[in-house]
Amino acid sequence: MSSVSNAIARMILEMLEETGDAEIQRNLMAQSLGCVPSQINYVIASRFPPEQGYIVESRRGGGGCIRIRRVKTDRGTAFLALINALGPRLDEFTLRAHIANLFGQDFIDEQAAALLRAAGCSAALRGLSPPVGDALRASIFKQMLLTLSR
Amino acid sequence: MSSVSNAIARMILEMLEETGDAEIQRNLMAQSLGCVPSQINYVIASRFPPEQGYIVESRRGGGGCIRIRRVKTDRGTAFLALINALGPRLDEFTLRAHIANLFGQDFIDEQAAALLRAAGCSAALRGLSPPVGDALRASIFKQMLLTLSR
DNA sequence: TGCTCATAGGTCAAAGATGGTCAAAGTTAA
DNA sequence: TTAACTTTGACCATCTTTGACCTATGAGCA
Repeated sequence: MSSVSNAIARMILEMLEETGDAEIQRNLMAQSLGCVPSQINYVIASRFPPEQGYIVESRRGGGGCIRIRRVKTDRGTAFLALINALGPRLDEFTLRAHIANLFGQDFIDEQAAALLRAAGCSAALRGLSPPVGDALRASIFKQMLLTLSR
Repeated sequence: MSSVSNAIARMILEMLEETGDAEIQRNLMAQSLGCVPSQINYVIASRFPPEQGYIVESRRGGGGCIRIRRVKTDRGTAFLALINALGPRLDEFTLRAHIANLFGQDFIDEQAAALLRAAGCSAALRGLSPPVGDALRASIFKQMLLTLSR
């Protein structure tokens, strides 16, 4: 039951625990473990997904590397819950109430609140009939919440 | 993760932080780092581009040199200037370019960039004909920029 | 003053070095 | 047996390094 993938995952987890982030060179790691380089990608994709709060960045070319971090977030679940609770339409008043709520619970800072309000304000969505505007406001808000959840 | 290019970039950044501008002699620097002179140009082009606010001047011939500076524009002014420069319509690709520019010049942080992208992404504005979607994207972006300028 | 040349820096494309994707083949667990 | 998970490898995208060739500037000399 000790597959190569498990070994890779363990190595990454150890690095994460030690220093808070794991920076690896794909080819080197693959060589030292005797597997193909793309298996590293497989492990990262299957065991360190963004849904679990992992952030993966990489650089190609000479001196390239892969960096894995983890961001702690219970906020993420709150955002996702709100997205699911939202209907297909959203008026500006209700939007502002949601934003105030998120701000009050410290899930977003002042700037994020201001941006969310600006994107959904009537001035930004001017010229649309109420039903269309409300649908779009809901759509935009959800998209932005999704971004914040990651 | 320690390529020659990284070393060059680090040297230039240090000089910038110390004195506000970096003045280098291409051949000398290349020799001291054991690389070809044109690699200096590569690093300058790829890591100190004008989109990120860097100004590069040079003089050839005897006593020639390369000088790199960074211009600091006032945030508020930059946002207002961009709002004025924007037309009535904005496609998603151009939007992303603008956001990348703002981020590159440190006018917005990663979260603000993500929110701006989310609000203007095609998923958020789905179901609209291209001209209407582009108009709305421009409108929303301007409204958010206005918020950021305050 | 005009040449001429040595001394800088500039450009660009090819070669090299990494990492990314995806689908097929192999394994394992229910 | 089947569905999910692993392992591989061929091919792709991006970043870095190198080198041949080009252009601009300053200094010295006729």
